[in-house]
Amino acid sequence: MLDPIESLRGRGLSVTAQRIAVLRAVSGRPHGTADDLAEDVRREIGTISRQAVYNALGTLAAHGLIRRIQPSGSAARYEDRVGDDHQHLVCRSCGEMVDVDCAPGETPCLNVVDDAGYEIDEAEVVYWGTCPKCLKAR
Amino acid sequence: MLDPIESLRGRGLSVTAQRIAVLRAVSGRPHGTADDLAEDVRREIGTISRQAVYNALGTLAAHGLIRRIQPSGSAARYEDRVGDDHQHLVCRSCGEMVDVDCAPGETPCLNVVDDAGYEIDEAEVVYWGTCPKCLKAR
DNA sequence: TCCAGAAATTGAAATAATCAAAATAATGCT
DNA sequence: AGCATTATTTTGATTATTTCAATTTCTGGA
Repeated sequence: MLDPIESLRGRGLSVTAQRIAVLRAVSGRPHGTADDLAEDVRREIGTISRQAVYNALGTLAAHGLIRRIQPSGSAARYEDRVGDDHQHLVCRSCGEMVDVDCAPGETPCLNVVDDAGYEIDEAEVVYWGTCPKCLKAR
Repeated sequence: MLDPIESLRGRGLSVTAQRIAVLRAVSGRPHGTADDLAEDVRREIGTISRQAVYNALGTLAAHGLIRRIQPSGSAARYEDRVGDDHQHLVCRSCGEMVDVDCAPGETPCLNVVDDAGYEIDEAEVVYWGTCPKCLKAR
C-alpha cells in the first residue's frame, strides 16, 4: 500500500488524521462497510464521527483512492484495490465478498449492441453464488 | 406481458388484488422503485400498504416473476423482463436506467480465473455512464 | 359455506446515509 | 512561527428505505 499521506497530497487533498486512518482501515479490511471501518478507525485513533467516516470515504472514492461497491441488500463497501479491473463474487447466503480476477483480455462485453446514446465509462460485474463454507453447511 | 393471474397460479402463489396490481405496475414502469410502484398501484386499486408492496415485490422476485436490481446509490428497482440476459445502463448524473442487450454469444467473463470455491450462478453487469440528456446539458 | 393457512394492514423500529450549523483543524502566505 | 482563509470535523437532527411484529382480512380447498 502507498503511504496514505502521499496519496492524499498527490490528489491535492488536505491531510487529516481521520482521512489517514480511514485509508488505513480500508486497506486493512477490504470490503468493509462504513460501520466496520469506523470501528477500525476508532481502534486506531480513538474516536471519529460517523459523518467524518462518510465524508472521508466519499472524498477518497471521488478521487479514485478507494473504490465503493454497492452489493444488493447490504450497505456500501469499500476497498483500496483500484486501477485494476478485478470484480467481485458475493455469497447469497452469508454475504461474504471476495475478489476475482477476470481472465485477461476478456473484458466483459463492453461492446453493447445499442448504447442508447450513453457515454459508457465503466462495466461493473458482480458474480452471485454460494461460498464454500455455506456450501458445506448444507 | 403474461396474464398476472396465470403467472401467480403457475407458481402456486395466492392470487391477491395487491399482487396483481404490483405485477401490472412493474410491467408498466420498468425500473421503478418500490415507492414509484406503490403510487402506480394506488392509482389502480385505490390503496395498498407499503408493507404489502414490499411483500409482493419480495415474493414475486423470489419466484422469478420479476427481477430486482440494486444500483449503487439508489433504492432497489424492479422489472418484469426476466429469463433473458439483458443488463443495465445507469446514468451517473440523473440516475436513469435503461436496458441493454449484450452482444449475443459474448457472455461476460463467466470463466473467472479463480472462483475461490464458490458455486457461481449469476453474473450481474451494470454499465455506468452518462445519458444523452445529461451529455447535452453540459 | 366454513376453516386453516397465507397475505394484508397497522404502527413501530432498524439501518444506512445525509443535512445543516457550529467548532476545529489544515493550508498557504508573510 | 503566526495568522487568516478555507476545508474538515463534530454534533445532533433528519430522511429514505426497508423490515419486524401483532392483528385483521382474505384466499383456496374440504
